[in-house]
Amino acid sequence: MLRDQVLDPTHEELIAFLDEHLRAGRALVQVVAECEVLYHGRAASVADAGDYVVMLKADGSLQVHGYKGVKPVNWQPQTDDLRVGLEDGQPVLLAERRSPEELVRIVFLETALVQALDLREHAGFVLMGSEAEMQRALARAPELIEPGLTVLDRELPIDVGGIDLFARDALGSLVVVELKRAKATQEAVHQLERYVTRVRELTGEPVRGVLAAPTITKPALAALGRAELAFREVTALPACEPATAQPSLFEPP
Amino acid sequence: MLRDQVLDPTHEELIAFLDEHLRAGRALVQVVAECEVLYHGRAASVADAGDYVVMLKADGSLQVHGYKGVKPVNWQPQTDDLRVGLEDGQPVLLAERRSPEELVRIVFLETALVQALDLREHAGFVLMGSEAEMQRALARAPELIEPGLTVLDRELPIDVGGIDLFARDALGSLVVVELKRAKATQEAVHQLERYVTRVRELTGEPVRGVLAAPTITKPALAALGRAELAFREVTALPACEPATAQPSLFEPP
DNA sequence: ACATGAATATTGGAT
DNA sequence: ATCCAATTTTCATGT
Repeated sequence: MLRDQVLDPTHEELIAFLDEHLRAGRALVQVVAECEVLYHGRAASVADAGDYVVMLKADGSLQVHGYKGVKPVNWQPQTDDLRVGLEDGQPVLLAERRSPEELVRIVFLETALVQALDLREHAGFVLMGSEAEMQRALARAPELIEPGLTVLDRELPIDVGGIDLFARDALGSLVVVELKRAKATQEAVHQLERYVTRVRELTGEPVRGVLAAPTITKPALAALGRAELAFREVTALPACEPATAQPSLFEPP
Repeated sequence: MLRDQVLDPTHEELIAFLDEHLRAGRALVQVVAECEVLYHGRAASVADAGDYVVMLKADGSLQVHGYKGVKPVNWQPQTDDLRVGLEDGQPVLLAERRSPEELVRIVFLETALVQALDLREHAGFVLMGSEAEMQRALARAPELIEPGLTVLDRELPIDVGGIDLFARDALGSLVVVELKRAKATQEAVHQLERYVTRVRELTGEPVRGVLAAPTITKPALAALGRAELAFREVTALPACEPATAQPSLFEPP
């Protein structure tokens, strides 16, 4: 998996290494170095000299990680052009992207480590508890929202946006359901309000609005009341014990 | 900067390494290995055996990177508890977080590399072109939005959200300005609509709404017209040549 | 290519 | 702790 590595490379070694393994493609290249990072594109930023981990993946994505946080200090989701060169005797990496026009420029002041890794592509990733899954589940079992509900449509696009679930209740009234997989905020309430108002205008029928989410913020609940809309508690993930509940097999050293 | 590294560690060596360098704190630890990753918390996910780079930062954040993309396959912004142990003879890392209750579980099947890095904290990061900066600039020079405009408030919180810029125009009418640092979408139009409607209710005065952004999508412009709101072109970053315009110093090898 | 909206969003700021 | 809104959001998806 480790294809190649150089510790404390000289400027020339670093450039040669990057040149070889970036050109080859296929490899994930990491540089651990003191460097300066400059970004210019959708915004602009400058990072003074500091220690960073630069990660270049085979798909052309680039990220510069500092000592904290999940989010990189600088990044580029895609690069169309990667160049390595010398500037004032310092190795410089230019990562360019067209559309949008963006540039990340990294000057390596002192490099501790450069390595090329072979990460085979992997498959088999499953995510549970997305809003999409929640929507499917509720479309199949609308009684979880309220008894007697009949789902007419999912992801129904109208001019002011898309309605998550469009339904008719036991008494024949139209119902607009807005789903949130996490805590619902005021924004969700306003979204629902907009749909309900528009559907009333379009159909001339009485329309009820339901916000379905696991929880709701206090201000959002207040706004919901004012707008005469309803909240319904619905969880994205069925409650169950997390994987930690298998202590028998786990032995700390 | 490279504190310690072991290539092709045995299970025992890996556990000992993690135990030492995670306990010590301060270090950024990376494991390159074939592993299985399991997540359970706000959602749930399973990643089958595959090659990944696991990054554990000193602040307790964890991320698992695959062969592509800026976004990790699995992550945890914060961990309150990190444990390493053996399960069925396999090294396992448990990263737990309270509030929200979350768990990432990584089983290392075959480890190619484990390393501990010393990344000194860095200062000196400057970002230009944020919405906050745009707001400051426009508050100082409101004529960039329209002549005769007087800014009354910035980030004015009303019950349905925060108004970016609240102003009065040359004729004495109230103006609500919604700013976007990038292309404005329908969502921004709805936001503005919400504020304008609410301010009209609260004041009883006529209120104009202006969406200020560098560009706007076609559907958003249409929605803006229907709602009788205005668009004003304003750029977040002053136009200038990107750093690439210094070819004289750059010599590709 | 453009537009839309979700996300285990993350992160920072205000209350 | 809670809530809200920006983000170089990224990313998948539909048109």
